[in-house]
Amino acid sequence: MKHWFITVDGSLKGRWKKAFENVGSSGPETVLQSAKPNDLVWLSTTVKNWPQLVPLIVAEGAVVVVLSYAPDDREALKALDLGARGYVHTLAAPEVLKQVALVVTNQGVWVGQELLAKVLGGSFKTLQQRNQGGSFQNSEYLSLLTERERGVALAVAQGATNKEVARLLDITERTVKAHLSAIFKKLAVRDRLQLILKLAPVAEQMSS
Amino acid sequence: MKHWFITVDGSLKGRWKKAFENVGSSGPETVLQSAKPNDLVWLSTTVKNWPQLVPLIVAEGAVVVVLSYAPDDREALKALDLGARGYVHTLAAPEVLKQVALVVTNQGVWVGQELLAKVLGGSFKTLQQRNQGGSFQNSEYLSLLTERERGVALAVAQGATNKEVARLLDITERTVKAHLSAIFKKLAVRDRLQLILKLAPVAEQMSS
DNA sequence: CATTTTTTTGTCCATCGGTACAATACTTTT
DNA sequence: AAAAGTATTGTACCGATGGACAAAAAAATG
Repeated sequence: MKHWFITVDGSLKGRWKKAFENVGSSGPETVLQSAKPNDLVWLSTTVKNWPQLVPLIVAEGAVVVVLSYAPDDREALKALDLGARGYVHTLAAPEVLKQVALVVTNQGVWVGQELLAKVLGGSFKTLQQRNQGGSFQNSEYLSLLTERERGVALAVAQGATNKEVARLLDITERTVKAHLSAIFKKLAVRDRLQLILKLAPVAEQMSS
Repeated sequence: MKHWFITVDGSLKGRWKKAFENVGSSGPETVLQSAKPNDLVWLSTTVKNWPQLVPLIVAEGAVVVVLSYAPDDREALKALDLGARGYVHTLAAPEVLKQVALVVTNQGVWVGQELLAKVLGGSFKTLQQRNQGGSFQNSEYLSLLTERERGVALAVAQGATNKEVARLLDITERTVKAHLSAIFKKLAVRDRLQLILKLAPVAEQMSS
């Protein structure tokens, strides 16, 4: 596994050499071509088009951690949403960087503790309120379905594939299709896309 | 370091033995007495009083990961809020379990990327709405796209098929696919289903 | 116990969706 | 003028999707 380092300020490379062995610093183009799956790419927000770069690098199979001199909630969210697995201060200590690398290369997600604490402290209530708020407009649709069908419908409304639903409910893919056919008929929709749109508000509340 | 495993369904123990060496399955009381600092306790939500157990186990110095058959935002936040360091599907593959263990025992938090992004987005939206007008969150996604891509994305967000989009924009189906591939890459989604979910609020605004 | 509903699974097949290779023409930027 | 980005279309391939026939076991209802 190799570390890549994209920034406009080469002076930072020294910090990374202290923390890691295989450090390859260079421009975005080089990294995009050279980065292999499971490599770790550290991308600075001082690079102007970093939002475009993240999905591209992720598409190569590499893991992306976004670096910022001025950590910001909005920016962190954006980074994670685009596929980054971490968001950390550019000048974080080498020990921290090692920790981040360990976590993100193992499918984990790294965000600052302040952000996490803020989220845990603040959003729990708002999520709950949301869930109680509007979950009745669509219950009329869901009430048309059987217990099992409801489970399938909600899973599909999250964007899950038949295979994923099958794994989740521990049934065969064929059975998922059977339930789906029944659901389509009952709710008078032609496919899973229309189903999502019909249940969209519900899906937004649940999500997983 | 030892793994502890609390559930009401003993049939799952086999899964854990595949993933880990030192597995100690048993009742809550035994674990509470036997668990040592830095041990890892896997706690299933099928245990009726799991919310009460989490703080108690954490107080012993052990790391807690909560297992759920039906992952859910509220439940995940509740678990983390009570002191759990991870929240994962009960039937996750052994490799995943190993990674979860690695992350949480290294001061990391495991919640899954999509969930985290969604949670952050949820709390963030409410914070932002005070300062700014409405949902610029999605126009921000759309601003990453070109003019033509935006048109395709919005059409697909209505649930249109490729053929329908082609008719609508008077281009071939092949071209629609080309634009879609670009869209998927830029917005870091795997297919049109996830795209719909990402642009759902926008679609809602348009149809209303 | 008989009937109905629900849940489950099977094979076959046509269509859709998405990617992997392309290539060409037009526009914008440098 | 050269380079880069955008829009367009082509063929081929493969996995996902949904319907058309099924059938059978389990659960609920009478």
